[in-house]
Amino acid sequence: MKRKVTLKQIAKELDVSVSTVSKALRNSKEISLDTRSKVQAFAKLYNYRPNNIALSLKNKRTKTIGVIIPEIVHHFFSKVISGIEKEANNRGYNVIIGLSNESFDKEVINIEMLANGSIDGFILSVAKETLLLQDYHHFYETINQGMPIVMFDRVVNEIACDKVVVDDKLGSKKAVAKLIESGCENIALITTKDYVNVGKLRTQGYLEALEEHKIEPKASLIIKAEENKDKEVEIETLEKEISALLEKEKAIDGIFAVNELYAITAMKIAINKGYKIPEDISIIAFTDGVLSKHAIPSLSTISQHAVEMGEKSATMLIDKLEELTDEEEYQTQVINTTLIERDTTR
Amino acid sequence: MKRKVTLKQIAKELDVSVSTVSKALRNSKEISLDTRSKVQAFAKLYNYRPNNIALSLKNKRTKTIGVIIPEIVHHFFSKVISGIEKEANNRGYNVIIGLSNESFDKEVINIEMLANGSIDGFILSVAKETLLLQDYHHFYETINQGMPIVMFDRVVNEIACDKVVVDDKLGSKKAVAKLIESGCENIALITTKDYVNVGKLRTQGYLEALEEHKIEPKASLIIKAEENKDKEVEIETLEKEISALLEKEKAIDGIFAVNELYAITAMKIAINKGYKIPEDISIIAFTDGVLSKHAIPSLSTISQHAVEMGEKSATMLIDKLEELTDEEEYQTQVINTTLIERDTTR
DNA sequence: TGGTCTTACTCAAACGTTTTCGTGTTGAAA
DNA sequence: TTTCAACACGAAAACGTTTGAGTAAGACCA
Repeated sequence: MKRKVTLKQIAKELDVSVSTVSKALRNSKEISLDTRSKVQAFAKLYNYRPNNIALSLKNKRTKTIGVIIPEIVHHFFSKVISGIEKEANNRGYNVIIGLSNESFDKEVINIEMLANGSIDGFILSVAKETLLLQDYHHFYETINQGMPIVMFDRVVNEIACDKVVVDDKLGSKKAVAKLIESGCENIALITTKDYVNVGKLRTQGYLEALEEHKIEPKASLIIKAEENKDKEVEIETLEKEISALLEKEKAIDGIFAVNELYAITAMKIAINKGYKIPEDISIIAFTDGVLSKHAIPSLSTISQHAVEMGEKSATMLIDKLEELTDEEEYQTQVINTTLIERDTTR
Repeated sequence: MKRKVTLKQIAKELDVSVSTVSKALRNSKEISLDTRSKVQAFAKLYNYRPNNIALSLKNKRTKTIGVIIPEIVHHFFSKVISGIEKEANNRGYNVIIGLSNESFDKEVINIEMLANGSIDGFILSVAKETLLLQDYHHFYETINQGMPIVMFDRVVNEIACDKVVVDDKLGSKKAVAKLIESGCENIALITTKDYVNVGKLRTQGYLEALEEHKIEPKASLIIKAEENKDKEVEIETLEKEISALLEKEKAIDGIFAVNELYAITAMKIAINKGYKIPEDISIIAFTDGVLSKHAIPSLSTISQHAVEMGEKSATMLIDKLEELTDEEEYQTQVINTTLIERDTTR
């Protein structure tokens, strides 16, 4: 087992100084051609690679970015990561991942763990618990230490940093408009409680679309699902609510759900009750993932372009790190949504 | 903006030496109680945290592990990562991610990028292209430099390192046995070409199960799908093959597919052709993911316990790093599979 | 008074780099 | 012969930390 070779070892072996070796390897004209080629040959032979840690310490930059997300077993987040990774790699950066599991404490710990020199900046999506507690001290501290943050999707408006978001309201509006234009008149909405920001915005989009088409919104057509750590329980509860809704509101001919799973759940129940999709009821979901694509029938969705979000986030962060953008100037990039028409719409 | 405070700054401020500060913070009895409390108070006030990079350089360990996987937008891999992350975090390690995108070159680049001091060891699942080329020099070099590797799922047998695998053969056998025992007599197999190791093993399990139940395997019931970078194309081609198969082999009453997507595809076609699931045809898929769980009807699957794989991999790697296990001794852990019966089996 | 012990510190090296500033040796121009 | 630039290299500092060795001052004992 041959351990990694260092400048010092090469220097000793070739009977020159460390500085000479370093300069020779960087092809400095300070060093004679003769020595240069000797050193380079030796380095190649022993497969010399500069030690990243030493470089990081010297340069005060790690060329690594930290990503903190609520969960990774999640189509949207893993797509965002793949976008981040792609852009980061292109620009010579590594990506280090921390999972908050939607927990405030884990988010804080992860940030503190990484903020002590391990990384140059953060890309993150805020945990639900943090949004609920509204305790953002860890973000402020990080930014105060001069470490840039880019927030994506779940952002905190009051924090001064770069942000990448999707236009949730407009996306929902597009979806509901599509339903209306294809003939739906009684459109149910399956959303989350209002404290989840994206749920709230998507609900607003729904309402605006109705308004623009002169349709009176009916509170009885709206289900606000209670989120639960235990997804099984959450979905079971929701199933009962949807079932009751379909029993009571026979006129429903369209459903807009704020995520795939809610949409699939609704579709399952509707099919069980004998409705034909999309003839009797059309369905659109926010968030495009594997579930929608491969459901039977396949779900029409609003795509959030997660990969693009990741790429944009990485671009913004790295631009800031490399001082290509003004340090004190923060932007919010809005990523477009796209309606993907599949088999649950007419 | 107050930058991170260092030992040197504290020392200067308090007019003592750097070593005194360092020792005071670690509560060394070498330092007077008086000085200790003064230093500690100051450090707390200025929120001093030791610089990880400097520590890494000094200690020659980064407390970070590198994970290289073929893709991240993939239920199985993201679950494994969540397992790795959980265990790693519990033991004070960070996780840095590299994606190979199934490409040999990207795998090599990622490994080289991380092997130069950024991490203490690797957990990885080999890219398909690497398996095809059978070029493993990058693994050998890494191991040779004294950096431990744990391979999971897609492993290379000839390389001496720790491994974590699922018993693909046994898992398939369980699935096919279940189909036979519930009355299926003509079971189709949808698998991949043999060069994909897991595809091959799962095919073997299918054959063994048939043999043990005295059923003559028929080559005409087996589809070996050609993998394609473009999943759309791959699935379209497969659809045609499955369609043709169902037309030709009317007796088929069971289908075993080596992954979710193949199973879902087969189910879609069967339903379209008017078969009732599971009454006319039972279906089981290898790999348990969201698709299976939320398909309509929900798919019976063989679960691979991905989170457990991740945890085990991390445990093995960290144990080796912390010299809790013999450096020269390598184990292969086999993770059990479980049959999850849902609505596509009787 | 001289010696030893304890206390409470400081020094310096080390981890692996890069880079600035010196410095000794040539060779050539004046 | 002197002067000076060019050349080729080395020494040392710096990044932030830890730690063994060294040291000054005072206390204690004989």
